[in-house]
Amino acid sequence: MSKLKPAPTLDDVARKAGVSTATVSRCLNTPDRVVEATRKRVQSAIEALGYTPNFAARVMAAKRTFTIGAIIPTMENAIFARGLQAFQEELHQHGYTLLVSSSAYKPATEEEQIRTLVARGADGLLLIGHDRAPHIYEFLQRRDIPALVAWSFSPDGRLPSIGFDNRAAMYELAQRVFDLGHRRLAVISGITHGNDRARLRLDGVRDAVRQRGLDPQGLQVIETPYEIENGADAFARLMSQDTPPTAVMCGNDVLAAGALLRAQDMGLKVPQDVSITGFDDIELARILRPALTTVHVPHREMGGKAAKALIEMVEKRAPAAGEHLFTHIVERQSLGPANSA
Amino acid sequence: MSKLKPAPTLDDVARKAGVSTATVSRCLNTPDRVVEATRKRVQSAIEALGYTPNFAARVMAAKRTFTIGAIIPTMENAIFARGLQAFQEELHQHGYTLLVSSSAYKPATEEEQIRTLVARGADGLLLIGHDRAPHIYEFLQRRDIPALVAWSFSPDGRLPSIGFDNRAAMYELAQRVFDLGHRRLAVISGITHGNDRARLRLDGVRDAVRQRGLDPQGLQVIETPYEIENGADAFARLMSQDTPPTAVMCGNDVLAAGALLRAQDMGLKVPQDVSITGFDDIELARILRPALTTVHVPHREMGGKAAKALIEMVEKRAPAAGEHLFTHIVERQSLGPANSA
DNA sequence: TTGTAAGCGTTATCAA
DNA sequence: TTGATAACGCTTACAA
Repeated sequence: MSKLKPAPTLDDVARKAGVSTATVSRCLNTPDRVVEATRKRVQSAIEALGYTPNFAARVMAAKRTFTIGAIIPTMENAIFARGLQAFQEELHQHGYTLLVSSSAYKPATEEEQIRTLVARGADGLLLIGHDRAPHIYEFLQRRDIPALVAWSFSPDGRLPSIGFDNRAAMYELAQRVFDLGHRRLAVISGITHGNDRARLRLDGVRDAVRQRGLDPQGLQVIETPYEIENGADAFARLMSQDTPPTAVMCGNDVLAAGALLRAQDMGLKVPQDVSITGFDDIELARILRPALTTVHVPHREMGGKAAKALIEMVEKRAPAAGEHLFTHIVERQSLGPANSA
Repeated sequence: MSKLKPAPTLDDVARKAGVSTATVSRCLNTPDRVVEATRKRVQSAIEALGYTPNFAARVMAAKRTFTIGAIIPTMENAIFARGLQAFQEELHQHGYTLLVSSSAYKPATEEEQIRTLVARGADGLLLIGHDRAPHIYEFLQRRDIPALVAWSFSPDGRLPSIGFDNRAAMYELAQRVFDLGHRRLAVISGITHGNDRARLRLDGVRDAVRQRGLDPQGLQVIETPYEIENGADAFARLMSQDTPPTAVMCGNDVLAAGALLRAQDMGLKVPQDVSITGFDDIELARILRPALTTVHVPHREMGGKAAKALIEMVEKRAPAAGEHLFTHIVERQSLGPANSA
């Protein structure tokens, strides 16, 4: 049996430096309340012992963790990674640590993760989108945990949000599609259940359809999880009909990439034979040929601002004002005029 | 001012159920040591109060966090996401929680993350690759923190590892390239500094070059961070020379995707004009046209086994035996015979 | 099967 | 400026 090597404690440091534990604690947390000489002595004791504060003990005593939790739908899609990166950088600047977990787009999993993070003492929570069971909001409220929603702005959500208007963004893109003469549109959407971003994007298309005096019932929609292959398969299904659409609007760039690549396989020229649009403007959108016409989302800006707002909520214990960020259409080559045939 | 609502404690539950705190604790941790009737009473008290155990307090008392930390190079690349998903699922099954952070491929950041995770009481650590400063290994050893390396198997690393032989895998693929008649190879590699996976893959190609009696000095290599666009740019540089390579081997699929897409832009037919290979076999590899010939890595198997091994290390306090996983070449269309021209 | 009570390593209040 | 000391909420011998 190897001997156990318990980590050195505040007490060890205090003894070695010939001071009380309170003084050591002060050296760590409010160094300006300790005289130079003492501080130095403590400092070297800390280094000699290789002391690191025990996180759990600190949390218990201070009732603060300096930890922010974030629950994202998936780690497998770069969309969230980028925004979260900015989020975490900003947190780090303010001395906070980020705890991430992913819900795999499952509401039940998300709820479990929320409880876990709260039990672990997260000082605040970042959530994606507004769609979740009311009792979760009540739980958060009862526990008095500051929480903020990102990726979807809504002035009247239960929680303040920093994000963009998914519906308006997609509406604008659909208008552009109509302007180019398209009339037979189809949508490859993400799963809308429990996902307001997906639902609102779809609603945006429907708004435009109605606005043009067309029948929203006539709009073909395939819902499928956000994976390249699913986009490809949905596209194939759409295009193998008697009167295929002239434009396929996709719920995000991943789905659109699948559609685009499958179009190649099917010998369809984009945008001559069919137009394809995406959403998010990830790296892939720029590199595909034809490059993807899509909606640019300010992921990094969103992450950074979300961090600032959440820290504000945590430290001031005040509800944050939400913030409406703007998206814009990036016109590239995958969207063209409708084939007049 | 709103009234503070402190979270209910074990004590609250005990009082409400008319038992001692010890009994409530047992209901939570060793339910079989409590009689049915009592357990039920406690259970409903817990529900009525909406009690959740305080993590920090539990950690302090039990000296276990049931938390495993993992530090990966990046969240922005799906390669790690998939393996980590399996890792986390397996951990979850055993009641452990995963704490992930990313180092952005920076050794200094990785070290900081390791210290943070240890301070937070991680029961064990998953690290990617073997390349790191010796004092980090010493720190881990002093603190007696079980740690395991994944994504790179090496029988004589400082830490046990579960992964594959990056060098042998790439060697095998290079041999296949040579078998197809290629003689002018080039490599688009990831940055090798501090990244043994990247370095070993490159070494694998060099081994094959030497084995064929060719001069390894003659092998053209571009090192660049793993991003689609970097792959594209490196490819363009490679192909705009007087005597361009007939085959470009890429350090991973992301780089290869960039190369492939740029080839299209340049009007080069793959594999007729130039062959391209990848590494990892991510989703994108299958969907690209031509589909990518690459090395399949058992990410999910690796994640699952790493979790099992690490839990074993944590619970038995015994060093785990590493495990050598196997990769295999997936032949698709991006690699063809050398153009005899 | 259940209860009592002693820690666990900090922070923070109050005195000195 | 520093030192005692009481929390913090839980687990776990040990006792009953």
